This record gives sequence, C-alpha cells and structure tokens, in this order.
Amino acid sequence: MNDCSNVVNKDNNIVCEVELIDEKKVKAVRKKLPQDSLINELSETFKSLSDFTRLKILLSLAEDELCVCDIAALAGVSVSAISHQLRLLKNNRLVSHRKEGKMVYYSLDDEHINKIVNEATKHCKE
Amino acid sequence: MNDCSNVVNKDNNIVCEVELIDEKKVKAVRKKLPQDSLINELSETFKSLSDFTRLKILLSLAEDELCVCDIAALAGVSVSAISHQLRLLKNNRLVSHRKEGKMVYYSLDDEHINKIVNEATKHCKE
DNA sequence: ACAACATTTGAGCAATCATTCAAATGAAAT
DNA sequence: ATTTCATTTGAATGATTGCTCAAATGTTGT
Repeated sequence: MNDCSNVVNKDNNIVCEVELIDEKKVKAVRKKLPQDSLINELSETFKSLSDFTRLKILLSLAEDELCVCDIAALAGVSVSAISHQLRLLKNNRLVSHRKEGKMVYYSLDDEHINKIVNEATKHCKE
Repeated sequence: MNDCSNVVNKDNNIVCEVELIDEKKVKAVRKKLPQDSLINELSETFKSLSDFTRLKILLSLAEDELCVCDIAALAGVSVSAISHQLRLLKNNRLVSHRKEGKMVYYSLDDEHINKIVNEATKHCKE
C-alpha cells in the first residue's frame, strides 16, 4: 500500500519505513517539526534542568550571585560535586562566572531559564 | 565565625554545614527557594523533555494525535522503543491515549508543554 | 618560601537509562 | 479456530551520569 521512503534517523542510519498507518498525516506532521539539530539543542537544555542538584543551583542563582561553597551549602552536596555540575552548566551557557581573588562567583546567564522554570511550575501545579 | 546549622539534604541525611562564606546571603536565598518536593517534580518534568526521542514524540503530538507506529516512523526508532518511552510519558502525565480497535492513539495531555518548549527554543536561538 | 584556603580536575564506582530482542496480549479479519 | 496485526512487556546490555575521593591549581596572607 505504501511506498518505501528512505529516511535518515538521528544516528545517520538509513531507515526504510514501510509501516505507516496514516502516511498523509505523518508527512504533514514531519513538515512542521523543527530540525533535528534544534531538537537536539532543546533536549540538551532540558537535560541541564533535569537533575535535582543542578536545578537547585539554578534556582539559587536566580535569586543572587553566589560563590561555589555557598552554592554547595544551599544544595546540600559537596563542593566538588557542585564544581562538576557548575562546569556542565557553564559549558551549556546557563551560568557565567566572575573571579574575585580566590573566590569564584556564579550567576544566571539567561533570564529565559526563569521563564522556562515558571512554565514548568504551572504544569506541576496543574 | 559561623554556627553549625543542621540541614536535611535530598537524601534525608543530616548535613552539618559549617563552611559558609556569606551566611546572611545564603539564608536569604534559601528562604526564597521552592520546596524540595516541587524542585523534584520540576526536575522530573524536565527529565521527560531531556531525551531526543521523547522530545520528538512530544513535538509530534503537539501537531496531531498519532498512533504508535506513526510516532515510531516520525522519530526514526523501533515501535518497541517508542512504546517504552510512551509509557514513561504517560506515567508522567505528559501524554494521554485513546484506544480504537487494535490501534492506540496518543496525544498531548497538557498545553503547558508547548509553552515550556517555546521558551526553551528562545533560549537556544539566543 | 610557606601555609591556608577556594576551587578545579581526573579516575573510579554505583546507579540510572535508552534501546534491542523475543515473547506476550488483545483485537480484527479470514 | 487460526492468522494477522498493533501494541505492550520483561530481561538483557551498553552507555551515560552524579557523586566521592585524592590530588592539583591558583590566590592570599604571613
């Protein structure tokens, strides 16, 4: 019934999809989907927000600029663990930092984060 | 300099935090943070959005109601893999389903998801 | 130069996760 | 009844992840 249209999946493998139920609908939806590269960026952003410790770091930094060991105290985990997570957040451009002698002060890099979290809060509270 | 104020971390262990740099600031920030239970719910929500395949499922369902094998075709992974992910999304109340004979049609359960993704898109596009 | 301190880093480990495979379920068609 | 088909399920596996520990950096104060 349906032709075999070859498609490239996320691992760049050629996939032959013969098993479509509603080919027309599928094609219409596919046309509206964002590019894979954007979906990938989006999922990476959400991954940054998906860990309890990281989210608490970001919520804390949304209130005030903080040094590493104060963040650790707020999050209730070791300084080393926090430092690892801060590096991840820094690489994903969610936080920025400022050095002052021995101290390093971190802050939120993007106000969008607040908006994203606020929308998610609405969802959680239904 | 600082007193030892005992605090309960996310694993319910008592943690003694003596190593504060700016105790006043830390206390002020802590007062403003959401409850751990909410932070946990939020991180779970973001975890649902943090995987490429799951996000593509949700973006597809934002466009139209779809059956399992059409979702699989759109996402470029096996029907079995999709079914596992759909169960996860169903458990987290992000999608709902409707049976029609052999077929099962899935759809988005909450429009907040769209708003969250839209905000995140702004962040990614800077 | 040395000690103290804030932070970073890398290796290692247990836990979690996304997918695959094979088998099971359940509904329609012959 | 039996076959076919859409979907679900459970076990297994390789990959990723968040943390700990020990050691390294780099800065300040003596």
